[in-house]
Amino acid sequence: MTNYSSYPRFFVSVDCVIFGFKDGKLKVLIHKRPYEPGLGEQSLIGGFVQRDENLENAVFRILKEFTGLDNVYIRQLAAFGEVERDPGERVISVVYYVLINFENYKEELTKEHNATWVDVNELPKLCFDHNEMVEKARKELGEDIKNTPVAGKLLPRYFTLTQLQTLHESIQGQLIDKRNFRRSISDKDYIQATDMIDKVMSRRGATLYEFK
Amino acid sequence: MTNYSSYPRFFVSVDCVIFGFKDGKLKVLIHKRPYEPGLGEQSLIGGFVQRDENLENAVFRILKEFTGLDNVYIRQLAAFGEVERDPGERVISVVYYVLINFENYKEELTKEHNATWVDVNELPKLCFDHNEMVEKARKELGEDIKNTPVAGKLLPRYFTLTQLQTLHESIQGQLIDKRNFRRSISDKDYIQATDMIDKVMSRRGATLYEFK
DNA sequence: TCAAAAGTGTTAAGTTTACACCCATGA
DNA sequence: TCATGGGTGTAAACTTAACACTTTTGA
Repeated sequence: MTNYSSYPRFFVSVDCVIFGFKDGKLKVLIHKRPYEPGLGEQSLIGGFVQRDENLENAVFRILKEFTGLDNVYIRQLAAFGEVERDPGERVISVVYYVLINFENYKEELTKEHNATWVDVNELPKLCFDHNEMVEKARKELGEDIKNTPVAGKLLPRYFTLTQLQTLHESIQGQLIDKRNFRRSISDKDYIQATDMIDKVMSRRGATLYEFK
Repeated sequence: MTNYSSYPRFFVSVDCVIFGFKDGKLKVLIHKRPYEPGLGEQSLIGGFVQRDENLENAVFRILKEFTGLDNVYIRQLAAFGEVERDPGERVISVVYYVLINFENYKEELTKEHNATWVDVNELPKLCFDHNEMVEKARKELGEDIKNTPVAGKLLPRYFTLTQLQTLHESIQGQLIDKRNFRRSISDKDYIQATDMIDKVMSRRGATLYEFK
């Protein structure tokens, strides 16, 4: 018979580093913690894992609640388990980064929760170890965007190469040469030109691209 | 006041993918599970996290018990949290990979625990999701060995370039050109030649190297 | 003397970096 | 007509990949 009962049990939470890209800036969604400990401090979006709910489903449930979105791109980063990381009780947190597309998330919901988007370069002090989580997520995203099509998760369906370049620049924290960038993009078979032209960002008009 | 008490608590375990390098092969330490569920099935080395013990300390405690070693190189891989991953009870497992050096671990202890080293390419079916854990660990190790000095954790203090190359080959699963490999090593400032010569592996003798 | 492992350079291909000007358009 | 963002090519530096023979020594 199974007998794990002599071992302790722990609260397990998931914390989400929710990234969005708006006005040429990489942003993170944070809110004021609505309960003790850390009441009123800035915090990542998170919540406790429920019985019969796996870690990813906990993330999806929370995202649905805060953004109205299903089918969000998430990726596990790490588990944080320091004994005193939450000063209230022992909580082990599994951290995910989340990429959302500003086109279709529900702004009402973030407002209801008093959540706000802050520039990842101007993050305030967050509660507990949350700043460390963001730092780790940003690093990981910096790797992923070079090697995988994750940029598509942060952009509208159709976008210009300038938008895409700005996104790369804001994640990597450095400027990129325009011609080199465009060459590197033309190598990627998961990004392709459409026959549409954007006339919003420039008088001349820019080719719109999409992720396959 | 803190009030998390309406949330469920979970057993949390750590599972260790313990790598060792012996006879030119990358090996993983496994044992037969000594309790239900999965009694008698092959399993990674793991255990439950205790109250007031952080995740890494749980790993170190278990490693001490199974190998007699302190100060082992460990690295967190991921948390596994599927609801039914352990058929007995809900257990959330945080997985670490561990690199140990065959020179100075305590073989008696592994014997006492009926643990054995198996070639990573000839792994039997392991219980639960443990095969998946090993696969992930091996991939991660494959990246890390290219970019960081982790190879030093698997080798004796002094080693020949042939040994180091064999280690790289067995982790990457492919043969490497000897001259290219040696050039790539001479770029790394954390690997340096000593003035010692190994006469065991060859008649001619090979320069011994060490990690700084 | 020979088997077995150690050691050693060069060339070609591919990748990455640096760099500056013309184009199309709407206001 | 001019301000704004869109679009384009080339050369040098660097990195990676492919490739084969000589050396040393103990048995």
